[in-house]
Amino acid sequence: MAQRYSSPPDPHAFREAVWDIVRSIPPGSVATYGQIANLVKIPGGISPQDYRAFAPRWVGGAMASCPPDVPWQRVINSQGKISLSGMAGARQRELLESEGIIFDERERIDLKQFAWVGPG
DNA sequence: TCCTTGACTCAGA
DNA sequence: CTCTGAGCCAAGG
Repeated sequence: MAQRYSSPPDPHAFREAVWDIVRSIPPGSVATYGQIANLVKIPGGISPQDYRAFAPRWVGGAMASCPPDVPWQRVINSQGKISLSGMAGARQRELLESEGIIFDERERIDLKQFAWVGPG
């Protein structure tokens, strides 16, 4: 639902940065919330430690409401699994499979094989 | 007003 | 590999 946890110093800028990174994930690859968070520049006024603890959830919050041109389906959790439930989760799996992503019998993606290597 | 519930990750066992 | 609990905060019942 509308859980915001603690918000980043500049929520707007943070979301923009997150969307920008997600847009650069190529089809057939996936990235974790933590990976995205790690690519966003740490906002001023927050310790790297706190950032690491909460940024992944901020990323989730950013994904909860993103522009139509953002491939939100390519963002999953650190376990290689979809964090959505119900129809949204089924939808995400459909989209990923249509890109060639393979799911485990445990509904899990092999990150060794499909994880995005980053912008570089 | 209290309790539950989240687009999360990490360290332990 | 799987299962717990901690860290944090806000909306809804």
